[in-house]
Amino acid sequence: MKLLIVEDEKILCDSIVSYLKQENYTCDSANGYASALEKTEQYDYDCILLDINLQDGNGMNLLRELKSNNKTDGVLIISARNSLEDKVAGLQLGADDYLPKPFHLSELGARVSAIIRRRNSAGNNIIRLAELSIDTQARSVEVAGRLLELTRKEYQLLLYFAYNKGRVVSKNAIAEHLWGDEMGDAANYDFIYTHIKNLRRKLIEAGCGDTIQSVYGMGYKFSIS
Amino acid sequence: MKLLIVEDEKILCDSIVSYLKQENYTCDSANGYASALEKTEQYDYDCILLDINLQDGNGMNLLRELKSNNKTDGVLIISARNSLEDKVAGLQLGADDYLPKPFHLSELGARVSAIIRRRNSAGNNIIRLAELSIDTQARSVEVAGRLLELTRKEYQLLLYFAYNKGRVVSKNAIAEHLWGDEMGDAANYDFIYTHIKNLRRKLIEAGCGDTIQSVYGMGYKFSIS
DNA sequence: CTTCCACAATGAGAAGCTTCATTGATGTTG
DNA sequence: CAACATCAATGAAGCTTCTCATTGTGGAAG
Repeated sequence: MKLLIVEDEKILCDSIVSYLKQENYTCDSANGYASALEKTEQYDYDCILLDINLQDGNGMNLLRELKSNNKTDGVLIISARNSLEDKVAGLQLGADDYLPKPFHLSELGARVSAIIRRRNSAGNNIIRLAELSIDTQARSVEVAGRLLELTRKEYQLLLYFAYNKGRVVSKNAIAEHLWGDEMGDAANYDFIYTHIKNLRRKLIEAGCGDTIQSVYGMGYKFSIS
Repeated sequence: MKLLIVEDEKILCDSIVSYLKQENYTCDSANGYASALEKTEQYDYDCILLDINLQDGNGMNLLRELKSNNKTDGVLIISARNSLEDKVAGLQLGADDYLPKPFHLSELGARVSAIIRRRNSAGNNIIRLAELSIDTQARSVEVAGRLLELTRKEYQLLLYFAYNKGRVVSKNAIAEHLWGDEMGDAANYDFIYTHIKNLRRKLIEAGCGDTIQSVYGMGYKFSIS
């Protein structure tokens, strides 16, 4: 999942990017009209987070540009609470949602995932990766047609890896995704090592081979052929 | 937390109400302008869910009425995707958020709780109920100044009870709140009995007395003096 | 009042999750 | 290339959560 964050307040931009990276998205950022336009011409994004009140005043133009070019990217407008007209105009131009400042990062994440979900509502609930198939309705996993029994955490972990196939995910990203805010503040997620170990063992026993690679200092990468 | 659902499609209205009740809200519903107006004059709501496209065409009038009367209720507009103008006008009239149809009930729930959170952002994180006090930051619980050690599930359960003090909550509502969609579909939540038992024991040992009452066929009610 | 049934409570034990101490691996510094 | 620091893997142990079988309880029906 690839996102573009268009926001000229650098501090805010960085904190959004770092949060969304944790949440497993791939993020590009742009600090104004010109660089944003360039990015959108170069890549397709699953969702663009657009601060409508850019310094250069061109946030709205960017949105107009995007929509008139038949871009399929989703758009989430971020707007200061007092700029009602811009917000409204943005929706009329075809943005998918808006989020008033100030907001919690977790809320931002929820909106982004809602936009993406709504756009992919062709909703397939079986994920197939080579001989591995995950039925997200039945919460069951099969390897080459044979049922693989996983505990809840193992299942969640595998699902997260599946969504992020081929991408390196950090230990923290995994932890935030599997435990959310259930844990106290003493966030020591070393027990992930144990879950990784167990999942690896089961996958290897099932004949998947070495699918979870460690990336020293970075996290883990799941890949399967 | 008290909500008003204004929606004239009976089936949709019922499913929203039943979902939100599960989510621990107290819900009133109204199927048109007149009954909604009456309700809002009678009660204060934490959030009003308003379908702007009512049969009688008065959804917008209702919103205007509310806002001009200095009502402090939050408003979430529910609108069909194609009625852009109404949606936009609604926001201009001071609604807090909108949600396009069709939507997932879980998303509706998220928006409602976001509105309520934003409005209560005076955010107090210590809940005091008689000699019991719950620090939601530190995730710690004290009874008459003495620390009470609870496991994660016990803590979550107590917190849920605390939010719903004096109200009967069903076993299913508890389950949905503590486990969300983590569980498979085979939703047999009998193990809640065990958690109830353990929490009861700890509360009694700590000197809180008999705070969790069973309500036969309904669920449980938490009360503390 | 007795019988019956569904709901609730309980204890014991299994399964799962987290902690801990130890060992091993990887990259960095001098 | 040693020595070191950091990160990762592992097995075992302890705690938490869940399951299961059994018992108890409240309400409805006869």
